[in-house]
Amino acid sequence: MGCWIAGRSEGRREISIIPSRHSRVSGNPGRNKPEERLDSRLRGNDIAGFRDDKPATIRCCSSTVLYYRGPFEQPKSIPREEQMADEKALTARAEDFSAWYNEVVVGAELADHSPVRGCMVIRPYGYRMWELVRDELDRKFRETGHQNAYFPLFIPQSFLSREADHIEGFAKEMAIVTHTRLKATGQAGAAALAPDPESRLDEPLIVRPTSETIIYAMFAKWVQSYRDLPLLINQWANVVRWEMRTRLFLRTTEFLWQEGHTAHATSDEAEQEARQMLDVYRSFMEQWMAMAVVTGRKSPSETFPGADHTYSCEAMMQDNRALQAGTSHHLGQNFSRQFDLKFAAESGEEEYAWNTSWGASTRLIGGLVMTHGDDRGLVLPPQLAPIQVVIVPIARKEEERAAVMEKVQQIVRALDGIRTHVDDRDNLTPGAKYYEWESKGVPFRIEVGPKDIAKGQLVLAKRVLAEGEERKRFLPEEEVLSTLPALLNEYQDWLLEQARERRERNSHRGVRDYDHLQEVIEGEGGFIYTGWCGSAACEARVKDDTKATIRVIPDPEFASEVRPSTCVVCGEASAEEVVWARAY
RNA sequence: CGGGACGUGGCGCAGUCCGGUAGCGCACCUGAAUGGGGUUCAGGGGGUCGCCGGUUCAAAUCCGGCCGUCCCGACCA
Repeated sequence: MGCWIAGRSEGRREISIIPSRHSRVSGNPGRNKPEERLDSRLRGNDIAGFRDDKPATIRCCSSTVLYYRGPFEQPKSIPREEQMADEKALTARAEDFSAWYNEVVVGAELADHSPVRGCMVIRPYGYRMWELVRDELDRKFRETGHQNAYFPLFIPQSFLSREADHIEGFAKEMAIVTHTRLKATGQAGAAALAPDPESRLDEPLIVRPTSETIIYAMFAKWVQSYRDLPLLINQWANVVRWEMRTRLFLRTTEFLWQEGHTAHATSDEAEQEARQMLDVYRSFMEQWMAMAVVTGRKSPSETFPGADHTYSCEAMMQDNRALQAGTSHHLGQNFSRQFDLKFAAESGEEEYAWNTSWGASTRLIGGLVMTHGDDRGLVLPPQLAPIQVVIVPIARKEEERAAVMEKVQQIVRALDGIRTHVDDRDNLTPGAKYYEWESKGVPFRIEVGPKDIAKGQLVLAKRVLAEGEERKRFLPEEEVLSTLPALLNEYQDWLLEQARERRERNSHRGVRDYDHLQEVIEGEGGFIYTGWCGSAACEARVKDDTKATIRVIPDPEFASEVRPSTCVVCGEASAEEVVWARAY
C-alpha cells in the first residue's frame, strides 16, 4: 500500500491532479457548504473522471485537504491571505442568519454551550454586557421608586395550581424537584446514583419559571392597609423554563432576568405602573441598546397567562423577525384573589390589591447582537460595550517599546471615564488584533506606533463606517483624546438611527388583503400593519398559514395615520390596528 | 415528542461503504527572526475515535442499545 500524501488545493477552489488507475482521492471539506459537501463524496477507487493518466479537476474549498496516492503534480499552496479570509470569515448574514448569529455569539466569546442541555454559560465578555444592562435598568427601577428583594428559587407546587390560567401557561415547561437525596445503586456509569425513594417530597417543588405566585403570597402577609401600598419590588434572578428548542441568549432553559412585582390600591394606579415600566424598557432599549422598538398591547392569545393585559416592546431584528424584548403586565386582581392579597381601603372596605409584573432578560443581549451585528462580527453600542476603545500599541523593535508603552499609558489616563483596554500581547501582529477586536464589536480603536509619536498623531479606527467614511483616520493626538467622548456619543446615536431606519424600511403599512399579507411575510418579512376584527379565529388562521403572529396592537405613536377599516383576514370591520410579524 | 443529519486532539473535518500502525488544517507550547490589516521558519505536546455491550485473531470502521448536538415540525420570553 502506497503512502498517502496530503496536498492542498491549488488555487482557491480547484485542484488538478494526474491520477492513475489506482488513485484514491478523498476530500476534507472545511465547511459544510452544500456544494463542497457534494464534492467530498468523490472518493473511493472508481471516481468518475479519474481514469488512467488524464488530468482531472476536483472542486473543493480552499481549506480542503486532498489525500491521494499515485503520480501527481505538487500543488502550489494557496495564497495565505485568501486561505485566511476563507477559513476565518463568518457565515454571511444573508446566507444563513442563524448560523451567523451562533458564530458571532460564540466567536465573540459572549457565551458558550454548556454540558447541560439547553443551558448556556455566559462568558466574562458577555456577562459584562449583562452587568451594564443590569446596572442601568436597576438605576431606572430605583429612580421610579422600586426596591430590590430576593424570593426563593423553589415554589411549592400547590401555589402554582391556584391561578388556573397562569399554571396552564407554564405547565408544559417546568423543572420539578421531587427528591432530596441520591443513593448509590451499585450500577456503573450514569446509573450509579439514583434518587433515594425514601427521600421523596410530600409536595414537589417547582423551579420558578417566574415568581408571581410566591411573591404575591408574601405580599399578602405584608399588606394590611392602603397605607402599605403601593408596594414596589424588583428581583434579579434566574428562572427555568423547560424549552424544547434553545438558542444562546434568545431561548435557553435557564436564563437571567429581572422581574418587577407591584401591588396597588386601584386599577388605574396599576395601569399607570405597567405603562411606566414599559416606557422604562423602551427608553433603555433606545438610549442604551440603540434598538428600535414598537410598543403596544398584546392580543389576548399572546397575553401573559394570568394577566388582564400585557404590554410589550417589539424589536426588529436584521432578518426582519420580531423579538419581544421586554414585557409589562397589568395583572388585575387575578393573583391577589388567589393569594388573598387584601387591604383595608380608606373607606374601611376590604379590597383586593391590583398587581403588575414586568420583566426583561438576558435575551436582550441576543437582540443586541441581531440588531447591530454585521458580517465582520459583533457591533456594540458604546453604552453597553465592555471595552469602548481598544488601544493597540505598535512596537517593531524592543527599543521602541518603552516609548510606545509610555505614550499608551498617557492615552489611557487622558481617556479617564471611557472603558479602555490596552492590547499589549506580543504574540500577535497588530492586524490579528484588529480583526479580533472588530469581531468583538469594540466601537473605536486607537493605534499608536513610533511614527505616530514622532508626528504627534494617533490612528483612530471606527468599527462601523457610515457611507463614505474611511476606516482609519490619522489625527493629532490632542484631537483624538478630546473628541472621543463626543465620538462615542455620536456613534451611539448613529446606531439608533440606523436601527430606526431599518425598522421603517421594513414596516409595511396599509396592507389590506390577505394575499398581500401572506406575500410579504413569506417574502421579505418585517412588521406588517393591518386591520383586525379582534377574533381569535382570524389570528389563528394567519399563524397557521404563515407562522406570523400579532406582535402588538401598536401604541398611538406607532399607529398608522390612516386607521385600517377592515380585518385583513375576514374583511369584517376592524376593531384594532395590529402589527404582524414572525417572531423569535 | 415526531422527521432528518451528525458525534474522531481545543475548533473545523478526512478516514467508516470494503475491519489491520489514528490523520489533516487551524489553534496551542518552545526557539529564532518578525511586527502599521489575520507573520515566517524549525521543533514539540495533545485523541480510552460520544457511552455501554456484541461479533472478530483484530473494531473509529460491522451489529444492538443508550446518551448528546444540530436542522425541520408541535411549544415558548
